[in-house]
Amino acid sequence: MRAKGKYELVSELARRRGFFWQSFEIYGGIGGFIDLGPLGTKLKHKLEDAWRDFFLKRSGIYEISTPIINPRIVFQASGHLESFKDPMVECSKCGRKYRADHLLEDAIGTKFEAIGLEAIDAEIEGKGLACPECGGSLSKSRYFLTMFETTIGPYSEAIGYARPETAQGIFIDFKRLYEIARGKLPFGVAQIGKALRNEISPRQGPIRLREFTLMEIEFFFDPEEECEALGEVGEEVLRLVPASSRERGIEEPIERSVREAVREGIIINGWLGFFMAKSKEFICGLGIPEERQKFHEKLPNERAHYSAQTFDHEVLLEDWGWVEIAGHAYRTDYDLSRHSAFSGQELRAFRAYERPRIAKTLKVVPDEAKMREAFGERHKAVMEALMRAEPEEVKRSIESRGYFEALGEKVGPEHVSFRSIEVKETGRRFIPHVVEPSFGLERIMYAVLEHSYSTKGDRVVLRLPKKVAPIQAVVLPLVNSKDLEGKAKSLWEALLEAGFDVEYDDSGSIGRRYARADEIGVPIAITVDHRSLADGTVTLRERDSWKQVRVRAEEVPRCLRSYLSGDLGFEEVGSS
RNA sequence: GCGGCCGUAGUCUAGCCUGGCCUAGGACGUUGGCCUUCCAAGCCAAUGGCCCGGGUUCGAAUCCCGGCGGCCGCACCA
Repeated sequence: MRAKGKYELVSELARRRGFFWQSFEIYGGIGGFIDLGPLGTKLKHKLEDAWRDFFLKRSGIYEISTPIINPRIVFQASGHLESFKDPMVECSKCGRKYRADHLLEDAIGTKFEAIGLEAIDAEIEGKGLACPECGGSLSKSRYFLTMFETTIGPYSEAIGYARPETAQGIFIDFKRLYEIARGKLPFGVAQIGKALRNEISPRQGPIRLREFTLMEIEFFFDPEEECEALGEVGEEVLRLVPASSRERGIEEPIERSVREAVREGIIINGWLGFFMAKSKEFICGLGIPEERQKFHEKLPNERAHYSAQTFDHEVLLEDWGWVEIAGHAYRTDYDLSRHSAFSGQELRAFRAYERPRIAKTLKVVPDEAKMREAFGERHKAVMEALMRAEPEEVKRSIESRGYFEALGEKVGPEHVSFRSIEVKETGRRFIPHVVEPSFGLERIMYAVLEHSYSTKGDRVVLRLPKKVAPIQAVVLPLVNSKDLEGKAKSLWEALLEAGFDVEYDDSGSIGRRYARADEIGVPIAITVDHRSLADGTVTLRERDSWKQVRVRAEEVPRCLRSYLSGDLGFEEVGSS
């Protein structure tokens, strides 16, 4: 018989025991969507909590929650409407679909900058391009938009889109969030939530979904300031595949400490390096070894429109090779600048100088009477526009062209004078830069399941890290008798009361129950036997070693807590 | 979206090529019962299936067409 792939084994287990399965099964299923079952949902929550615990708790990064549906303007500003679409053409003969820009690139041999559908069509016609497969004629190009589109409100014309990333919600709220952070920089804002992308052909179960969960941090900082956090993680060694290597055809990772990588300019920003190191540590903590992780830099033409540098944090999966589980992008001030321009809102931070500085600056002094004379009723508006402009620019314009244009009116030298004044500057205003670590939850979940999947003889043991195991312990009476049942059930109640995720199982033989528990990754099984009735002790059995220790029943919550938190090893639990 | 392979209980699978012996067989699981003092033991019983739709035929799990879904390759993954 054909050997089964790891994905097949894992997803078989996932279906059978309720981690995840394909959505809409009774209607034949739809690609790109999965349902999480009871265990999958629990696992998801624990992964989210592990992530919060790791990234947010000690670093003052706080979490918000914003809508999935956003109005059109948001994605105009963010640039997604521009770049989240691809021009497609279809062959009228064989029906094959192609990326129009790719066809053109192949034909002319250089990068083709998309400049609109008409231009593309003209180019295709001009070059006499036909279907590369069958030679049939090509349709007019049209855009395929990877965002889901909808309307907001009934009978509404207002177009809305489902967000393809959670980040925009954070950028939009920047002003308020910066206030709430009491004007401190750097600071980070996190969001965990669904994002949607209308993938052309999703595959690989939980790896490529149309609806998936992102855990993202937008970390705002002053680009002129040294990254002070590198010290903490600076010596962490990363496996990197820099773009400079890739351009020379080298895909082998090099090893550099974060500090070195930043110094050598392989990672162009300290905070980016900081989060990459943290990211590695986080994924290691989920049981995925270092040597199965690497950071793969995107080439400039592969990068998203907003990014100055992107590293994909990849893990090695059995069936699919290296898969991105997190992306680390240096988004610079792109998003805030764009939202500032589109909304007309000031989205800048203020950094006070140590001592106020006296700066000479130019002031525009309008002559109101002359302006009224020249512009009549509009003079007030023209004046306001004039005052909003950069004084230097106004002066330059008037000197070189003889006028400055404000609201379509020509403001000449007769309308204004300039005065050099001294102002006290207490600080500078600037648009913060952003680095964004962005984690794909479902992918991480799958990677964790795959790495946890092990067998012992013909039994499956899911060696899930203790902190994310959906069920932390199971209470078992050794055999089904009234005495044992009573004792076991009261222990179960006590553990539930103490806040553990614990189950009770009295079905089948003891071996079968252990097997059931192993298969869903329950770290500890607690067995109540005849001796429990005599001396009040119970057996703790460790999933990974199958070793057993005896502890007093009333000590179980304490022991369990120490063991699960990693404070005590299993053997120590028994002797404590 | 194209090409190749594929779709049978909760899971895995036999049957399909060569239509009827299929009232679709098995294993595991699950549930109930008996038994059972530590790793899927045993016995009894129950549970449940041919992806969807159309066609060919006296008769379709089996042949044909379409759809949906899966895997692999191409493309795509901003």
